[in-house]
Amino acid sequence: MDERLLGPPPPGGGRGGLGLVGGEPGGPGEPPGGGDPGGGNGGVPGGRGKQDIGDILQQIMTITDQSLDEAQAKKHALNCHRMKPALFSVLCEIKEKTGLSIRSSQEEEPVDPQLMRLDNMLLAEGVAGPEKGGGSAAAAAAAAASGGGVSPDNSIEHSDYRSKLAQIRHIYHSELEKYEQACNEFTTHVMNLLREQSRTRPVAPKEMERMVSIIHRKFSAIQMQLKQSTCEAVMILRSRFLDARRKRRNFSKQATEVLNEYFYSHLSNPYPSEEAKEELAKKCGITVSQVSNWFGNKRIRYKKNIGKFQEEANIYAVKTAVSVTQGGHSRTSSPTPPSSAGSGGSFNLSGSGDMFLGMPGLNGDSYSAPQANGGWQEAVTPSSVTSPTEGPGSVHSDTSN
DNA sequence: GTGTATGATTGTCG
DNA sequence: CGACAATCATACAC
Repeated sequence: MDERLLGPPPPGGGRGGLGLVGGEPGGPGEPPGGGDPGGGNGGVPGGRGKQDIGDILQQIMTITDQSLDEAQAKKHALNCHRMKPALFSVLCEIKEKTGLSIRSSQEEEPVDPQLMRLDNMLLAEGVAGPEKGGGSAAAAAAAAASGGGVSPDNSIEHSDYRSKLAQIRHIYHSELEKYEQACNEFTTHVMNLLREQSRTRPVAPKEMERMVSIIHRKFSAIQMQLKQSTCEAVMILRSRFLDARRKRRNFSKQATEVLNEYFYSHLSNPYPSEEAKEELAKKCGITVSQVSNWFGNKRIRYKKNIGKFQEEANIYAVKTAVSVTQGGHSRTSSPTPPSSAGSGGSFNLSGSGDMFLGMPGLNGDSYSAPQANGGWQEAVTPSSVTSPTEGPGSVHSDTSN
């Protein structure tokens, strides 16, 4: 028991002192065999001792109601009181009895899974942990995850994102530091308090440890709140800055041009192969999945309203014709195209033409959607679109780029 | 402010 | 897994 106690051991030895009161007849809560067996008639006459203890207890009970100076004086008086060792022993005794319950109520502090999740997320987002370019890695990862953004213009958004993230990071760290400092200060304060109190009452080291761990737990609960709100902030930031759906940008005119050229020149089978998609993606400065999206949207919207796209189809058909013509072939049809974007000229893809209606096996140009293909041809009969003929040239010719 | 265009997402199907 | 169809959410033109 004694090793649990801190502070000055009662002069004269714990047990010796205890004997003074332990022998009090009818003393409630006396531990079986705890007191000095022969202490019943100790040196102090029963009545006098009783009153002394009563006085001391009374003083202790009222000490919190008094002013600081008054209390200080009382405390000093108590410390010097001749009965103090005895009182201390009694307290030790009581403490030992209640110690068990204290011991059982503490311990085991499993790592909170939620806290771990928060920590991991903050780490992944580049908010916690070592600075890695203000979380640019996270931004890039997020951008990649959202399937978007090779386009040059979102680098601006990313820098904006990064600066906002850095802001969050900064706030997070400064708050964290504040909490830690407050925690340390508070812990020190409580420890001092306990040390001070250990002069008048038994305070076990374990008890102090327990107090410290309680304080830490409380503060870590606060920290968890901070982490949680930081996570929320990051999520909001992310959804605002990196959700491609929110920040939709139309493709550049040239990119649309390229895609349309391919689409209309393969109108009978507008299903670019994987290689073709990559090629188109490269040409347009977009991702392959964006190319897929574009073709998906285009096919559906074309099929839904062919009439509306007729003009566009003609334009691109002519464009393709022109580009083929430049290659040496001559072909006349429909009104002259705006030709504003002669870009097609340098673009091999455009030369492929749409001639493999019904003979898919012949060229390398994919037949990637067998299920949709039949439906596509039945539903879509490009009436006025004049395919500029020629060559199963197709996409693959350009893969060297 | 409104209507349309358009890129992206979601759910379903084969 | 790719295509389709419906839908969402934003960009853009008026």
